[in-house]
Amino acid sequence: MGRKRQLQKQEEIRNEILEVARSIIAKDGVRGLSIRKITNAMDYSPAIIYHYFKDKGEIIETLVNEGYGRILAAVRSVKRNEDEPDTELREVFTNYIKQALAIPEEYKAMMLNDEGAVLQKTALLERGISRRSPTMQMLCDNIQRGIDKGCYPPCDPELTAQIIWTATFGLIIKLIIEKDISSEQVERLVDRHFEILFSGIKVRS
Amino acid sequence: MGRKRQLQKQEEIRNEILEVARSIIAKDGVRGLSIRKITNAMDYSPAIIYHYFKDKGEIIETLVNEGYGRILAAVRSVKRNEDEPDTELREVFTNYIKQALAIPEEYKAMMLNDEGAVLQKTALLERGISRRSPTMQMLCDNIQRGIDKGCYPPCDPELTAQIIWTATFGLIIKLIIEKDISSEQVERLVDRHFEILFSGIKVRS
DNA sequence: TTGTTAGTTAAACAGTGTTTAATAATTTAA
DNA sequence: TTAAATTATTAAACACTGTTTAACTAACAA
Repeated sequence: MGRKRQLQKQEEIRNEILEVARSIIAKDGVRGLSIRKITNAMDYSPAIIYHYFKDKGEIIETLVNEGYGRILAAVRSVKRNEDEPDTELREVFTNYIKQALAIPEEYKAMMLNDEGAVLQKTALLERGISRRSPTMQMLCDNIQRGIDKGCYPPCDPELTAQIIWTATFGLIIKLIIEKDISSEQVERLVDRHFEILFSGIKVRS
Repeated sequence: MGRKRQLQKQEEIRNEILEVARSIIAKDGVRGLSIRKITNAMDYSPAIIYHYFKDKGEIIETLVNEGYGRILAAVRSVKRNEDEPDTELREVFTNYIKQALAIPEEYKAMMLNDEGAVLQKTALLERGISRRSPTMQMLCDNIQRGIDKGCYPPCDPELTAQIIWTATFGLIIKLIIEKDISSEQVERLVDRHFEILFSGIKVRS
């Protein structure tokens, strides 16, 4: 077996670990993930993990970053709407919610430090503490365009973006935690959520 | 030692356990709470816990219920304002935020099932699954009064209450998790939060 | 004093993440 | 092909977790 084959095999096992971890998280949540659950499912010894990952946290971190990527891709897939930045903004958040609800356990881990407060901090530090996240940057740009186009009255775009974001975040977490909500009720909640928020930012105070 | 003294002594130890647990949670969060941490601080053996509580979950549940009580008291302390139900509503949420930020770790545990998804469900089941919580009942009544007084256009009070609540919940969790925010920034966020939400629900669509 | 009860604990069990040292497998070098 | 070196894998242990069992001690009542 040559060098390349070897590295490929390594990658395969690493990916298998991640795949098994993903399925466990989907079933039992991030809290339900354990090294031994992973290795039992793979017919390996627990110690094998530490050949492919620094520790359990690195596995979770990898999946969390995957989640960030998915959500970023979802919001970036919204095509620019020069004439109606407010419509665009709503589409961005609609996609955001949709994607978050598609990976509920990962989303919780991403946002709530579900396994230790380390993750988010290190992630932030790596990107430079107080720099805006790509998603937040998008939102701010969009809101600024909305102001320029006269969709909203003048305001601090970052402050407004943060409020819409935290509000939407709250709704999503509620929808995830309260599992037994009908899809009709979800739609009602999301609609009213946007109705209130978008009316709110359009009011001239 | 008489019977009453004996029961009193029992209560004292129970309360000491809770007190120690509270201080550990304040420092290390609900996740950082462990039976052995409690009993070491009290110079007892770990097994003692199970004479005063069914299990660790019951300790957390007790503190979580305490948190519910505090928050309910805080929102109930707002005096009824017949003429301006919207001002009253804002005061209710202001108090809610203030109290939640006073017990951040407990609030997280209350809302996010920080230690197993059991807590919230059993708590809900005990009160009858789909009955409104006391706080939610307050909000709905208030909003209905606001509609009657002409503060807001007609709407589903429960739906609107849920949206304001989830939005505020999202803001609070963000404020708790991102520990290093100045109090000025907190104030700015809370102000803009209410500005958007209250403008939003007053808009006639 | 005896018997009963309540309070308390040592020890163990099953589970967690992780490390160490030894072993098995495989690739490289001679 | 054989020997050396590297890599992959694991068994076993450590230090934690929550919890249970059986034993023990202390205090009370008869």
